[in-house]
Amino acid sequence: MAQGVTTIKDIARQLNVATSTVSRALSGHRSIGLGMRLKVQQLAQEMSYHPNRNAIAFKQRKTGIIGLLVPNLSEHFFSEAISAVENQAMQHQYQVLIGQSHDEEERERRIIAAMTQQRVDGLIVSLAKHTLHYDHFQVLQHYQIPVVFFDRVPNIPDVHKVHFNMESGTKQAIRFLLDRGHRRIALLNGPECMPSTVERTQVYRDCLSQQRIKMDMGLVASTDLTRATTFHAMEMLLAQKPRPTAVVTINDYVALDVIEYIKQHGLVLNKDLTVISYANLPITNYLESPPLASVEQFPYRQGEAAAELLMDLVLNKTGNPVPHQQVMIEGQLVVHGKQFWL
Amino acid sequence: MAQGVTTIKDIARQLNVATSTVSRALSGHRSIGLGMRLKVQQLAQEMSYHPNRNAIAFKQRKTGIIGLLVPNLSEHFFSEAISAVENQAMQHQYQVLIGQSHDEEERERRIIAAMTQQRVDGLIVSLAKHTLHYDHFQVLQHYQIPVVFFDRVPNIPDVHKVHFNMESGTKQAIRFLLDRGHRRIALLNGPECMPSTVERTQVYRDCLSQQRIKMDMGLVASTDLTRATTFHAMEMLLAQKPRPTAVVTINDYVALDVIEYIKQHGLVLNKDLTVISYANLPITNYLESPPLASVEQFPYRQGEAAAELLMDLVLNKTGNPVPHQQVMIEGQLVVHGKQFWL
DNA sequence: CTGTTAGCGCGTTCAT
DNA sequence: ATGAACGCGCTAACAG
Repeated sequence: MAQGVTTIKDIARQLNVATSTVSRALSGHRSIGLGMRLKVQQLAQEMSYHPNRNAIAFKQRKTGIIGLLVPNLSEHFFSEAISAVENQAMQHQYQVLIGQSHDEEERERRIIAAMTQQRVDGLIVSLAKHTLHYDHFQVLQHYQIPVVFFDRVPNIPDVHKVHFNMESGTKQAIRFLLDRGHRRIALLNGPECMPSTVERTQVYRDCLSQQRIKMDMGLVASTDLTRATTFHAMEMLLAQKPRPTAVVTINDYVALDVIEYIKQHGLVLNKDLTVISYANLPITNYLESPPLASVEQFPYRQGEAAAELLMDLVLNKTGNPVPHQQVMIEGQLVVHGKQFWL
Repeated sequence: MAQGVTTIKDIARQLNVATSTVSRALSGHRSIGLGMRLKVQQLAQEMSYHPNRNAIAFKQRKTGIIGLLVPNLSEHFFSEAISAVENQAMQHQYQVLIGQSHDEEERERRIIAAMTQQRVDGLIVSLAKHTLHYDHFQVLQHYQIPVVFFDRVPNIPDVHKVHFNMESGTKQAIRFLLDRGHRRIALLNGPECMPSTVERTQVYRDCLSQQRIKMDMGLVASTDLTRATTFHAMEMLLAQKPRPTAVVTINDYVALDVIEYIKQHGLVLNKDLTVISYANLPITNYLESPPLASVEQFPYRQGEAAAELLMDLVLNKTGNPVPHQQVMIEGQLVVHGKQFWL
């Protein structure tokens, strides 16, 4: 027993029975006598037998593993989602293999290849921020590995996806500002290659035109989420005449940079310039200078929904192809505590 | 090609060679002719062949996977560490399987069993907060799966562990307070079953006695990290005569609760009661009411060190047993921005 | 340089 | 109610 790890063969030999008997006894096959079943189970326990799931996976062509590919494991938004995915997977006796692309397409490609070779039963993906071509996802189709995109989803049809409802979320933010009298509302958006960026601008445009406000493209800027480009964009936005009185930023990280910029330039936050962002940090309640409000995006729910959908696909025993699903998670505008300037 | 997934057998058949030739050609075995190698590699590409790592793992008894078990995937401290582990693993062509115990010993047990059955090549573990018995780790030894404990480590010898240097970290905090004249310093510690709790108290005691200050056990309290018990502990601490002028809390979550308690009771933070904590949130720089200082614990470095150590063990080809390592990560006291009351 | 063969651990026929 | 035999995809002897 010390020369290696216990297998059903070892148990069979000890008991002078066939391996198939052991196999059946362990999996509770009804054709095995009670006495035999008990003997086998007890010996298995004693020899601390743990079935080799690897061998089983190999034979059954089911690994019991799903993959999870996100840009960055340490970002709060994603780590919440990951937690949800793990919880959901565990309920189905599944395990989760992780990978982070660091927003590099090349790394994304390598991880997808690795997941494929590992033969994961399914994959949840949030795209790298500049991913434009989806050809590296072809392999997954070839290997019949179902994919659920989540949060950062591709703008192509015929894929399963779970994402934030940009339309209702953005409407809440813009209308909130309009209701408070703002007419010069700036939009500090993300990289233009991201579908969500395009949609955010679209909704912004619609909200304004509904109020018969003509859209000023000088009030729309992009950042690649780095501080430098955010500062640059702010410079541009604040140079517009008349100056915007509010700005909607793509996320909390950018909002923090914007707030920093505002302070550096002697402006008063939420008085001279009101800031609203899309929440992806857990901190807004404790901030010294928070945005006036944030659109909560419920990362846990998103991860949960993605995992539920994926598990449905993975466990789908009918073999019938499942129509492509698109789940939208509703955002919710949260107004933060201290509102000195209202 | 549509009836399934490409295997070396398919490639071999197409080329009228043996599977072993294909296998060798693909793995760059030198005994294969250049022409053959190229032909094989090209065809593999065309058939979008991806080696079945599952089958390889099965044969080689090496999965190329390491497990990572932490209490909670979404806590900032752990998600930083996870990111480090994934980065480190990827450099070695390894993948990471995750599990969260939610601080429940039973769940911890189940995940360890699952990891064992998956035959991970190694495991990084941060213990559930009340785990006292380590018998569920025995299996790993039986299966020769190396384990590196990290952050929440067991207080037994003969294990590999990476953790924060409690002694130097705590000394920095206490001495900082002593230097500023505090003599009634409270300690709001964690559950007493955690080794780090015991050590923290020990260091606290030593620092005080070095200054010839007699230790008052009324100034030491425990919390199980929930708000309720934290409040309860605070009540007790503030009832002491004379009242403490400073409190060292086990982490930022508890510190936030303490700060909340202070406000509710009409005290002025860092004036009536100075708060220092051990950092595990990324937010202290942005807080409206931050602790006066935090002992930074560098979760990324801890995860990195744990992964490096584990990879050493996993890749250790000598077969010689490696002596048990204990890596300590030095903390660093960080004093926060606004210090009105100094 | 390349082919043949065996076997990793397991579930699953097909026998008995 | 149990046993014998097979094969999943791949690598590694061993043979030429």
